Amino acid sequence: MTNSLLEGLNNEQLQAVTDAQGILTVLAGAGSGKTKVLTSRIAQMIENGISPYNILAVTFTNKAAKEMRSRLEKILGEEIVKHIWVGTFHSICGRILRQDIEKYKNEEGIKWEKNFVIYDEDESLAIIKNALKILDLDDKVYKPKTIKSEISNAKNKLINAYTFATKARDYYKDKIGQIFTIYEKSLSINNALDFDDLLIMTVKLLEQSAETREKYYQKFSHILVDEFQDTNKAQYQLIKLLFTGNYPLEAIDLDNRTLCVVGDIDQSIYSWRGADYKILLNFRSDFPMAKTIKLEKNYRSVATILEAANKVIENNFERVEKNLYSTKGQGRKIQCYEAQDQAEEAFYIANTAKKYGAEHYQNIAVLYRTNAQSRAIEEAFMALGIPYRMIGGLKFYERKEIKDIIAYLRLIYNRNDSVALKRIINVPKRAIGQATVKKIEEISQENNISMFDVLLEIRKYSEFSGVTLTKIETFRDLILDFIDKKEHFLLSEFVTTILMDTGYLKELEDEDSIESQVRIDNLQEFINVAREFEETETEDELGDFLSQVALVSDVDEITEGSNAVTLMTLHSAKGLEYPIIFLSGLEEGIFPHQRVQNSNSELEEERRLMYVGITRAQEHLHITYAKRRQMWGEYRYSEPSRFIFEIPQNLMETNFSSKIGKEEHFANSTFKTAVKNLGEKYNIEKDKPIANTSFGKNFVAPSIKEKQISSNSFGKNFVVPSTKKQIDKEEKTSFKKKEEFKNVISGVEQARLMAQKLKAQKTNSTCTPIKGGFHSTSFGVGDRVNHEKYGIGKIESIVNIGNSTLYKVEFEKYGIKAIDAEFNRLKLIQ
DNA sequence: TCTTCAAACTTTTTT
DNA sequence: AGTTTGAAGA
Ligand SMILES: Nc1ncnc2c1ncn2[C@@H]1O[C@H](COP(=O)(O)OP(=O)(O)OP(=O)(O)O)[C@@H](O)[C@H]1O
Repeated sequence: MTNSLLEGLNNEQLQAVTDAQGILTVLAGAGSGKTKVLTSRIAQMIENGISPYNILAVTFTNKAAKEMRSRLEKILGEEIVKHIWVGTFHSICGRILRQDIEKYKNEEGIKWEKNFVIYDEDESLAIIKNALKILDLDDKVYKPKTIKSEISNAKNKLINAYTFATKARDYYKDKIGQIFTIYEKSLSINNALDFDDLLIMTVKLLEQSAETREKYYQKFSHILVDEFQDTNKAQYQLIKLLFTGNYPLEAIDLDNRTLCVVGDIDQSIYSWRGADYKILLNFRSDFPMAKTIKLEKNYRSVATILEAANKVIENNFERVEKNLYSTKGQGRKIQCYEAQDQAEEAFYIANTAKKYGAEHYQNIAVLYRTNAQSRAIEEAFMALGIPYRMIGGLKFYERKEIKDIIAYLRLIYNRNDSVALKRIINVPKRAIGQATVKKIEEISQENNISMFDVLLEIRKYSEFSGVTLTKIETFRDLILDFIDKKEHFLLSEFVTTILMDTGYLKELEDEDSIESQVRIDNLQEFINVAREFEETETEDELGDFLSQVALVSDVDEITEGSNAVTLMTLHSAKGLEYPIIFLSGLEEGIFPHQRVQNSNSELEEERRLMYVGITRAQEHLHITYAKRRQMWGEYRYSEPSRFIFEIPQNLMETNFSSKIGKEEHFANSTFKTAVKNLGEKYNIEKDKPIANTSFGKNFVAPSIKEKQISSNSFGKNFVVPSTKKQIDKEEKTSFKKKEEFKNVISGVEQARLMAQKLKAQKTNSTCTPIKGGFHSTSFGVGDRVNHEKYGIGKIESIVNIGNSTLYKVEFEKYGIKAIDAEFNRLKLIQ
C-alpha cells in the first residue's frame, strides 16, 4: 500500500507524522492541522507495524475522541481501531480504575471496590451539603458550589484533604478543610469517585503499585495527547507516569517508546479548572530531548478571518509570538451587527442563517459566552422554523427521570451508593418520608456504614414504627431482588423491568400530561441507549454502562447527520470548525465576562477564548452585540466588547449607524411582545434580504482606546428597571387564569417538549417497518409463547413505553423477564 | 406525609 | 424572567 495518508501534508506536518522516535511536541496556531497530524501519526504507526494495542490517544472531549476514532476507522478499519485507546483523560482513567482500583489505597488505608460509581456535579454537591449539615454550618456562608470548586482546585493540584486542612490559616479555610475531610470520607463509604478522583486516584495508583504501573507502561508504548495546553497537573503527572514508568529518563528506550503532545498556548481556556499552559511551555525542562515542530500554515480560515484572529491575540502579553499564514483566499469581510437588545440580536442571527439557505444549516454554528444566552437564540430559531441542535445546556442524562433510573441502576450495582438510595427510596411514592430517611441516614453515619447496610438490618434499630418497617423492608427486598436478577437480563430489558416493577412507569402513565409523556419518551430513549450498549464488548456491562453515562455528557448526536444549525458555548467549540460562525453577545460584561475584568491573566484568557471563537470560522464570520440585554428580568445596558475594537476596521463591515434612533420600537413593549413582533415582521419579509441593506459601510465606530474602555466601562453597565413592569404582571396573571388547568410551561420549554415528542415519534415510526410488523404478532395476557433464547413461557403483563410494547413473560427456565416486542423474538404457542 | 405558594437566587466556562 | 427552595397548610 502506498502512503496515501501522507499525501497533501506539508513538510512540517510530514516531519511530525513520520518522526518515529522519542518525544515530540507540536506547537502551532489554530487550524494548522495539529489534530490532523495526530490522526495521521497513529495511522502511520499502524502502517509501520506497531500494534494498536500499544497506542494511547488522549483528546480533550468525548466528541473529539469520537471524531478521531471515526477518522481512523476510515483509514484503518474498525477491527484495528477498536484496540486503540482513544478517549478523554477522564474516560481513560475510568477504564484503568475499573480494572485495577482494588490495588489502590488512600492515605488512611481506605480502599475502593471494583464496582465503584462516578458522581457528577450534582451528586458531589449533595455530599457537600450533607457535610455542612453534619458540621452544622450555614450554606449561605459556605456556599456548596464555591466549596466544591475549592476542593476541586485543591485536588487538581494533587493536594489532599489532610494537607489542605493542615495548611489552613484562617477560620474559613479551616472549615473547608473539615468539609473536605468529610467529603472524602463520604465518597469512600459510598464507594464513589468524583470527576477529579478519576484522575488523581489513577495517578496515585500508578505511583503506589509497581505492578499496575508496569502493566500500563508496557501497554502504552506510544502516547499522543491533543490540546496539551489545557492539561492540569494531575493529567501531566499521569502522562509522565505512563510514559516513563517512573524509570529515569536515561533508561527509557526512546527508539521503541514515543510521546507526542500537540497544543497552542493561545488556545488555553481552561485555567479555571486547573489547566496550566505553562506545563506545555516548560515541557522541555522535564524532557530536554524533546523535539519541537512548528506549523505555520493555516488550512482552515480565509485570510480576513485569520488576520483578525492574529491581531486580537497580539494584545495578549503572556504569550509566545508565532506566525500563522493563510492558505486560503482573502474572503468576505467580517460582518459586525449591532442589535438593540438580545431578542433582535437573536432574530438577526436566525434570519441571516436562513438567508444562507437551508442546505447550509449544518455548516453554521452560533457561539456564545454563557449558556444563558442560548435562550433568546433558541426562541428566534424556533419562531423562524429553523432546525437547530444545542450542545451542552440541559443534558439528556441530567433530566430528572433519567437521573432516577440511573440512580436505581447505581444502587443495584453498588449498594453502598447512599446518594442514589436517597434519591429513589421514595420515587415513585412509597410513603417513606423525609423523617424516616433522616433517621436511616443518622444511623448510617453513627455506625460508619452505608444506608443500605442499615436497611439490611433494619429490625435491629428501634427507631421505626411497624408500618414504616414494612415499607422499608418492601423497598429493600425490591432492590435485593433486582440485585439477584441483574445477571439474567439483557441491559435494556433490565432497565425496563426496573421501570415496571418499581411502578415508576405506572406513576408517569397515570399522570397523563404532556410533561409525563415526554418523560416516558425520554425513558424509551434511555432504553435505546442501553440496547445500543449491549453491542459493546465489555467484562462488566452495568459498570461500564454507568461509567459511560456519567462521563459522556450527552447522548451522542443522533442528529449529527441531520441538517441543523449548531448552538454552543465558545468553550464547547474548541477544536471544531464551521464554514459559517456567529459570535454573539460581544459586550463588555458578557465577553469579556464581568467577573474577570479586573484581573489581567483572566482577561487574557477571555481574549484567548475570543481567538478560539474567531478561528472556528472557515469562510464567514459574523459578530453581534446588543446595546441592552435582559438579565434577571431587567434591562442591562453595555458597551460593545473591547475585543471588537481589537479587530482592524478594514476587516469589518457594520450596520452601526443605520440602526440608531430606532430605539422606540422596543421601548414600550415587553420582552415577549418584542419577540413576537420581530417574528412576525421577519416572517413576512423573509424573502427580502434584510442584513444586506444595512451592510456595506466600513466600521465607523469611534476607535476607543482600550484604556478608556476598561477604566469606565464598569460604571456604564448600569441597570435600568424595565419600563412596563405593570403590564408585565397583568399579562402574566391573565395568562395564568387561562391556563389554570394546564401545566404552565414557558414557551421555549413547551416547544422543546413538542419537538422531542415529534422526534420520538419519528424514530419509532421509522423503526417499525424495518423490524417487520410486530403489530401482526401481538399477544394477550396468559398467552403461551416461545422465545428464541429463553424458551417457553407465559405472558404475565403487557406494558407500553412510548410507542413500543414490552411483554413481561414468566419463563419456565429463566423466571420473569421483560421482552421488547420490537425484536420479534416471541412466537405464540397454540 | 404531601401540596402549595411566596421568596430568594440565578449567570462563566466543563470533564 | 425563570427556576429552585423553604415554610405553612391540608
Ligand atoms: N496539509 C493540509 N492540507 C489541506 N488541509 C489541511 C492540511 N492540514 C490540515 N488541514 C485541514 O485544516 C483544518 C484544521 O485542521 P486541524 O483541525 O487538524 O487543526 P488544529 O491545529 O488541530 O486546529 P485547532 O488548534 O483549532 O484545534 C482541517 O479541516 C484539516 O483537514
